[in-house]
Amino acid sequence: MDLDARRVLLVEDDKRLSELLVRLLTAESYEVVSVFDGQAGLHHGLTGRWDALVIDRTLPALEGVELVRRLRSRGITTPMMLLTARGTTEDRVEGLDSGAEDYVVKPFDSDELLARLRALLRRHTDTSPMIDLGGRRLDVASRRVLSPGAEPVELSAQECALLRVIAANPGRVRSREELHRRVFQNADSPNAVDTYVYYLRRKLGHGMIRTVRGLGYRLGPS
Amino acid sequence: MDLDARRVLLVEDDKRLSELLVRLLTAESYEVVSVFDGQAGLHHGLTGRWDALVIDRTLPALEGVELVRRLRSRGITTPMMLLTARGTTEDRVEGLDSGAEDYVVKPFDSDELLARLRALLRRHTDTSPMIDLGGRRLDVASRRVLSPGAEPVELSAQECALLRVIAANPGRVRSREELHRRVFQNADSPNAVDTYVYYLRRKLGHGMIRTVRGLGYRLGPS
DNA sequence: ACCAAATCTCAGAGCAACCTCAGAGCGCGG
DNA sequence: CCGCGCTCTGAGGTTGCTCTGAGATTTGGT
Repeated sequence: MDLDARRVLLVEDDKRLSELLVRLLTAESYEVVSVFDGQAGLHHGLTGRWDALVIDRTLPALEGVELVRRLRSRGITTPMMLLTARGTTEDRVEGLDSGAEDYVVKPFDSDELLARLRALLRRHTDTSPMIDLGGRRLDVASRRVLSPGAEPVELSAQECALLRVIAANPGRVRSREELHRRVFQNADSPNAVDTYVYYLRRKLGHGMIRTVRGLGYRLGPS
Repeated sequence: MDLDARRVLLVEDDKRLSELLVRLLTAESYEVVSVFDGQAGLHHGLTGRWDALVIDRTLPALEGVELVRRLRSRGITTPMMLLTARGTTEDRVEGLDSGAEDYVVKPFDSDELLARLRALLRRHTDTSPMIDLGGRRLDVASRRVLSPGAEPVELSAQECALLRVIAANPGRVRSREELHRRVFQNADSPNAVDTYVYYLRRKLGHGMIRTVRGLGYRLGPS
């Protein structure tokens, strides 16, 4: 399997159309995962790592527009494309206002869809938010830490959120209380911060996050 | 009007909530100026003198998160607090990543908001950015001594506290008794001061703290 | 030079802060 | 229903900080 492949999440309940799209995208050497309802789309969108989402507008369990809205409201910045049978101006406006980058009306031309997808990916990678970690970079959108000449490291949602806060101001010490309040608001145990620092260190090595005893953590080493 | 009052800029478009907050803050003897959209917030934030900003997240003219971001990008370091109806982890992370110090979810408890505001102001004013050591600098917040062209030296809590007192007035001699009283309150042995001077010299070299026999210690060669 | 007082040096006990990790709970997909 | 990954909990084990005390070294006075 191509490690460099673009990962596309397809949310489409029409099995025939879904299969067609999977074949089309796979032939263009995208790596496609296909789910069939809005809830599954929400879960994968929140937890998986994606370069783009292709979402049908009419879906069981959770509407396409609503799915886009919820993903956006949870901070997901991955580019999303809506597919729809309806094509009125109002539909388009509503679809795009929900946060989708593009809007394709069925029946669509395969080449056009592929072109739009390429445009989406191109636009996005230009503006992909990267946080500097001193030598390495945190790609918040795909929740990966990229090191020159090494495999990317994938982070869970909480790991990423914690690292984001710590990395926001390199050198500044963040107290456990602050980190807990910002990232683990609905956790009871203040130990959650410690545990996730431990997870991050296990994945990224011990030089990345340094402890300042009695105060908190900061981004190392400098 | 109290000249010592803390000046707070409130940016909140909901007139009822705004008035409530103004009353709440004024009762705590803050000096409050209230504006009702993001553009006005931007203007006042850039031109006025403030001890803290309290900003609603959903605002006409300019979003709260974007307002924070723009103020930060123009070099405004005043502590800022975001108010929001939404409360997911991703929201919080986004809000705080924009540069806000704290994030309060509506509906909020008045006392909690006041407590957080106090914490904000305390933190900000306590953060004495850097103490001059004559060539080097002591960063109290991260407990490090920074030297031009050298690795930072990390200090323990007591080491930092001791150096802070000695460095407060360069050249002035501090007696063991004073240092012991201010830093080693609950230590029985008066030797603790000597020991920590020894630790500091071991980390920072012997030129930094000088002994004045019979009197105490003072900073630097001078 | 010699002595006594002041100061320095450092090993180690005690302890709180911190790290580590197994596992329970949960939501989801197979 | 089971397995899987993510999240959070709680219980040790470990580390590093703090302070003590005692011997070594320096200082200033005679």
